Amino acid sequence: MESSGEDEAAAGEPDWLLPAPHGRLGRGSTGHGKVMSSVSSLHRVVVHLDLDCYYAQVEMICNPELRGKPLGVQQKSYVITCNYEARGVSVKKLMSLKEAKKKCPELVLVNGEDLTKYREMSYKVTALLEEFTPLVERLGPDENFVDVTEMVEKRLEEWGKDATSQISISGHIYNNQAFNFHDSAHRRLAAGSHIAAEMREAVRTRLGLTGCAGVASNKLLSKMVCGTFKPNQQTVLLPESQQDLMASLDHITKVPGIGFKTAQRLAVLGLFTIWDLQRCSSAVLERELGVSAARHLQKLSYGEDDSPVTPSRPPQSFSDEDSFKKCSSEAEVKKKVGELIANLLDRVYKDGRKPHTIRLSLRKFSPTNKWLSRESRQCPIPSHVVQRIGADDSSVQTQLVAIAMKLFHKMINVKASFHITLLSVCFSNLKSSLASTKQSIGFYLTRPSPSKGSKLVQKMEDTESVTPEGQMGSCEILPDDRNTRVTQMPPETPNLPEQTRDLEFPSHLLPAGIDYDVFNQLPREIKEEIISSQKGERNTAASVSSNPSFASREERSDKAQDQMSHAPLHSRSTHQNMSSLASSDIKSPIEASPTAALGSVCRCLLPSQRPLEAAENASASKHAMHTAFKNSSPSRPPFHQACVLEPQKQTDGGPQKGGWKGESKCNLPSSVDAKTFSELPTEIQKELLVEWESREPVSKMHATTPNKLKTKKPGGLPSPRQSNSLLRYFKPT
DNA sequence: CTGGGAGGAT
DNA sequence: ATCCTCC
Repeated sequence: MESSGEDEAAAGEPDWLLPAPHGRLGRGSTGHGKVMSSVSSLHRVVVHLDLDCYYAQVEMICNPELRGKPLGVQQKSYVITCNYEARGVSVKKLMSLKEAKKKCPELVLVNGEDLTKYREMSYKVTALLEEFTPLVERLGPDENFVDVTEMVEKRLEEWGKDATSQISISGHIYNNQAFNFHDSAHRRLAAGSHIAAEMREAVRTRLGLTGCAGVASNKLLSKMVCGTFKPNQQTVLLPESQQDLMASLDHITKVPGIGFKTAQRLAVLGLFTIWDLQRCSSAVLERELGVSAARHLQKLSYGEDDSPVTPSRPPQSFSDEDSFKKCSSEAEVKKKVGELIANLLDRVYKDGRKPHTIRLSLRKFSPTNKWLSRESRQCPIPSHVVQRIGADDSSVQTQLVAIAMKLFHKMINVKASFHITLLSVCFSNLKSSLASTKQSIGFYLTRPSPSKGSKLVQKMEDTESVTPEGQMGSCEILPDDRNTRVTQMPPETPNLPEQTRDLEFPSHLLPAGIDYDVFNQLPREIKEEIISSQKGERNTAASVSSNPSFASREERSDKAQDQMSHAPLHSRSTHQNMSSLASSDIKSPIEASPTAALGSVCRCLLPSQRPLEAAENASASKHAMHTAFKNSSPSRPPFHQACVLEPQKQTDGGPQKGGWKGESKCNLPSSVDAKTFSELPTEIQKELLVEWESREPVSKMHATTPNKLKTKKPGGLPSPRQSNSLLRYFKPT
């Protein structure tokens, strides 16, 4: 099963060097048992299914009165998704509650913080698809991949007897490309399209859910083509249009598997578009990202993805969390932790397996860093406690809370005052209680709804919850009013402990005169900043010569702008990080000014987006902005601490200039609009601040500029036209 | 004050 | 054991 990449591996390149790429796409086989489809990766047919506005649909099923009305699903103060009635009046996913109400005063809201219903229905969908073939991989609650290659083979045999000319494609064809039934690849995809249609139909009639499907030759492409026609439609990608699909993306982050962090690192190399990535010399890429990741990314850029559809297993952990404005007493913590654990015990109980590890995570409040830095501690659950889980023993709850509180004390000194904004408990290391069984019997017996298992493994009552019909009724699984919340780490910089991590920045990218060893001791963040600043000045030098695409990179149309706007669960990082530069005035990266690098980075972070959309995303992106300036590294001047931006409550039509206040003095040049600045991605803000600071040698900041990098002397005077503030600390006198 | 979960790296 | 990245 480890051999899936073999037939495609370039000659002479050792396969074992291949990446363990991030994320679920392109991940190598994890080899847990299943023999992959016998058909080699050469001619696969993969279907990606993506349910329409999933949470809203589930709500409408559970409460049919909601049908036909504009409906929003709310979590905290956000509308995380909404039905199409609401979208009709431009309510958007991830819109703030306030804004949504403004757009649509009649918007009906339901609370979507308890995910139980969604989780259960989600597993029913997966189970239904598994009736077609076991090769179903879950990608989030509302998305599944299905490898239908073998089904296609059978289907083609059946078809073979009859007139091949009868074959046609079900649903749309990407690019409206002509179907050629003499082409075997076309025929296979056509068969796949019919299977996809049947799957969607089954999901609709039996579960009442609609969704989109994408049919293509691998996971990457099937996912990417899936959303071309929405809602409740499907699209086939024929091989001849693959490159068009890739080229239609305006930014690399639109490629599933390339997230914010990866994009950031690619930006360092001046890579922003698919085209950039395709054209980048692999040597350069490999030096920056390592061989394996580099090769993987470059494959992705061409739409290649040989990762198998790996059948999903039962969940490997259960977690529950709650976020709040403030929690500062131990008693309060204990109470909240108790609730979380009670909820988890319930879920774990229904699953049948028993957790052997418990983890407590929390988020400390910090004005500048509200969303950052979760901390966590975990420990084994003592076996005598494990055994009692599932027995009707209320002492288990108590004991687990006690353990959790110990973990809590490892992170928080309760003698001092504290302020946390999130608590999370996770049960993991799940093992079947039946010694002989590896996997959870309970799970498989109750496959359609793992959290609705048999109380004792033998009970059969639930096993037919798969059955068609009667499903709608099964929504009496009403929310049990318990809080289930989680917050994801905002896309931001790594934590401090990581700071010595060596990212192998290519030495050739370093400015002359910098001690490479010293450089390597810097936190990655700083390295990236140095490199990207550096890029501004010589981007056009080295990069251009090695990569002609630099100068000619042109704006992409956003013809497929809606293509990848998927469920809220997946658009978060894009929205948070990429949005709202509508009014900013970013210069060309080619410009020979110190801000050139910033220009490039901004381009990277600014997908072609319509102004309206950008504006609508602004509030979401503000989350990301709050995280600015956190993690000032020890080697960093105290500039950041002195410059904390705090957004003000935005009144309607809020103030332009006065919208932001500096908690202390913030050196925004007068030419800079504070609001626009505030809407920039945090990395850019940081870079800009450093930039501006460096141009102000008189600033008091410099007086306190530390010289913590013991190795080198503090460069004398900053060079007059110095674009990268940090650089000067390295320059030899 | 959006919630959850998988998996890799270290 | 803890952090990071992705969806």
